[in-house]
Amino acid sequence: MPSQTTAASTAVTAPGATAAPDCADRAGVSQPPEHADEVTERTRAWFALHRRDLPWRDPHAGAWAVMVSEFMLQQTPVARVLPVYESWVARWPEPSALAAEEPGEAVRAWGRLGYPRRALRLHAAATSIVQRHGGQVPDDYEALRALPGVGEYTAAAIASFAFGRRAAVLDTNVRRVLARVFSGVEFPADSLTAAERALATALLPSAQRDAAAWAAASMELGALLCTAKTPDCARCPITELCAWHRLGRPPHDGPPRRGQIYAGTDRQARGRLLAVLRESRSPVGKPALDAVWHAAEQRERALAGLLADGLAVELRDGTYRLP
DNA sequence: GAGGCGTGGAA
DNA sequence: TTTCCAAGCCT
Repeated sequence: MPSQTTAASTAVTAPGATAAPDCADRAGVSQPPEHADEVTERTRAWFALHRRDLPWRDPHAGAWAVMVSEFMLQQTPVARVLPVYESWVARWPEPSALAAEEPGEAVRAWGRLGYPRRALRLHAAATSIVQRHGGQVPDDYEALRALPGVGEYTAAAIASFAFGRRAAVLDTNVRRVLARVFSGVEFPADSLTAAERALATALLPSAQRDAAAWAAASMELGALLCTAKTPDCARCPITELCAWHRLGRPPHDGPPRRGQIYAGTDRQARGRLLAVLRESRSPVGKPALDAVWHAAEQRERALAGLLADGLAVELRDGTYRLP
């Protein structure tokens, strides 16, 4: 997102608003903004009619399946996640099955989803679940948050989607929706602010069931209609309640976000090297790695990075393989 | 808190 | 073709 320091800070937050439980005593309790109930109710009604039938939303999918999907969906589009998700949960239907494998198997099964450290973290999380939670995905936010690879968003998402808990689920979609509806700006700030947490908490319906439905619905609204580039306001259930729409959809006015380059970067080099390891069942020699990236200095830096991250290991004979 | 970390589809 | 980016996390 482009930087926008005032994005959600202008949100309707009552005196001493906030949300995060850990600072509630300092900031007080926020009141929901005008039309909060209408926003959440209309969005939930729309969701009931238009929700995508994704496999991890199957009531029988289970918490582990939800957790796997959330890891895979971090920065990766649904369409690319689907096939990998299916084979993953079929092969490892519960945390203990994955934990019993070498971490390299997780990296291999991750395929080309990108950010392969997520595969390593999911494996580590499964191991932790076996060791500390009896093999069952924990059902409370704090325990989830303590797992490797589970940050604020993912912990709230699992708590809400898998266990129906009342949690403020603030992903990039929800943040964009809230920025537009309540702050009248096109995009939220670069990073999650206290004001956004306060707003999201104030919006949370009091009934657990409604809160969980709102979490899923607001994400879906951002993913399907209130998109970053071409929002479909004509089909949006809350256009009349949307500050950004009312203002004529003013474009983001902050400094433009620097587009991330990829070609020629260390990231691409790492990707090339790891692909060689992933696709080989046996350890590979240095020449095989040298062959896929010409620039020697960068190649060595990338390899060192993979080793440091635990995505690759060097054997005594100087060959390399997945961990 | 800014920056690093993959990938491939869509506009 | 180039640009932009898609349900973040960690240091």
